[in-house]
Amino acid sequence: MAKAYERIADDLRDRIRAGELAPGDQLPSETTLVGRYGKSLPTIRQALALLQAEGLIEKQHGRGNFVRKPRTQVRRTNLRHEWEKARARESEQERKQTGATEHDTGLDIDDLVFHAEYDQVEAGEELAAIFGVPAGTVMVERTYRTRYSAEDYPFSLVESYLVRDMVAENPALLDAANEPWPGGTQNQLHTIGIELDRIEERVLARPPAPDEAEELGLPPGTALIVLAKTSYDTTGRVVEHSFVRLPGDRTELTFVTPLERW
Amino acid sequence: MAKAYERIADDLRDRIRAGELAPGDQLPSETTLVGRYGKSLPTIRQALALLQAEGLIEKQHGRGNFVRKPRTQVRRTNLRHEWEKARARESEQERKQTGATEHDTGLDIDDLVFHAEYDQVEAGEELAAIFGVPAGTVMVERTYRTRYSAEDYPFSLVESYLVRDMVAENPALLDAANEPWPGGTQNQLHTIGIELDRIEERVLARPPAPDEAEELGLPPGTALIVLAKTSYDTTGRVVEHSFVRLPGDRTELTFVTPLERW
DNA sequence: GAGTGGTCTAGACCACTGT
DNA sequence: CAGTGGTCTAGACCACTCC
Repeated sequence: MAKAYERIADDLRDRIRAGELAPGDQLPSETTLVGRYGKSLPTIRQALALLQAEGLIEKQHGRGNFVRKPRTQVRRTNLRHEWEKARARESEQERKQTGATEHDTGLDIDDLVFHAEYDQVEAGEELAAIFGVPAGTVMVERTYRTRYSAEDYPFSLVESYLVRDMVAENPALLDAANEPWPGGTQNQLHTIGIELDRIEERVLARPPAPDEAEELGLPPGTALIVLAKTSYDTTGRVVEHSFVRLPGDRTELTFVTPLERW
Repeated sequence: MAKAYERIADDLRDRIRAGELAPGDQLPSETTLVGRYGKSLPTIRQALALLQAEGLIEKQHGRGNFVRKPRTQVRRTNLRHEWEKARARESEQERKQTGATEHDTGLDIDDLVFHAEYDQVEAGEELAAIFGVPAGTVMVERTYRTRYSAEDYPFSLVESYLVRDMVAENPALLDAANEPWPGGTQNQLHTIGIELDRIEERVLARPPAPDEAEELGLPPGTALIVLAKTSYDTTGRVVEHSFVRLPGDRTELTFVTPLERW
């Protein structure tokens, strides 16, 4: 015989899938469910915890339990890098049309809410090793948050790093007021004579820290996809590195690898 | 004031990190912990559930709770595709030396336990769409399981598909007895005159189904990384597709994107 | 059979949200 | 304030593992 909390979860799951409970709807209160299923509160809560881990429902303290709305998928291709490179030398007029995110998602620029902050920090061990500079080197830290205007949570948390002395040549690159910068990072680097040769991306999945779960609106149990991106210029030097944190339940990454012809 | 179960989890976490409890060690029994922390069993269990979700401990029904051993990381690069392509035309002698997995992991072929099964199945909607063939087309389904000889669980679950009529030209390709095939899939395809042009990989993370969690030895709460890989030949046709399921807690994928020079 | 974790109960009390 | 979910207790009984 199946366990009680599983049977209850199955029943509720069926009702959600059948549309009996629509996205956004509030579930019956936990005490109501106690009566309906004839099981104790902890058992009911165990069933709800299961559904929450599956991302089917959302618990809101003091308000109730709700059926989660399916969220817009986030897609991201490595083709964007070549696309962005091609645009890095175009006129500002042309660059202003769309950014890489709109290119990926197919959305209009008006559908996105964009937030950027710049800061200067000293490189720790990890960053210093990546850039091949001494620890303590001053870096420009750029923090980005982007979300759909119709949704509450950002779909990515980005921290991007540059070596300050390398980019200080163009003071505009030190000021967040110039964001969103038409043409993106590759154009920014182009203004100081840097051309990218290749981009390396490392992908892994890990459980989110509580603050990350909160900021991205992740249901407990949902993984975070961490993408560490390193950009190399044509001299083989690391010129930019960023950490991109993406919600695992709505992100799809695509990588195309062209092969040399025989 | 912090919640009781969080304080208990923090304390146990510290002890594990401090090495007071070493990997593989058994934790004190739950009833012992009840006495030590002066809290009830459910509270203790809530704390342990937290640590389990973080992948720090492993619960074994009827045996006890144990500190998890860190598992060997699995690394995989898209550079393997180019490397495999270059080897596809080499002599069998050379191809036998090492496979792509050893290339990725840096391990010897003797450290790996390899298992392959072949089957013939009819294409469902999804596969048919990917290959651009009618649903019901007969496919060769190849199932691979690979693990380190020193560990209990495989580090990847792979299902690879080919169109049977396309590969039947070389009957050796229909027989699992020829696995592990020196030179891998690219060499197999080479024997029937197929050259790959590019490989597309889609990556996403999702919670594992119970059977997947069991087969990979995943702690509850750990995500599964799913990599869907599509190979295109030089005529633009899809010639192979595989689904690779990887444990999220030990996998790192790297993708290098070379950019065209200005 | 002894010892372990897994499920479940009935109920107290706290914390948050809305009116 | 009423209504909701969150934490915690004390204890019963079941299921699994190992000797």
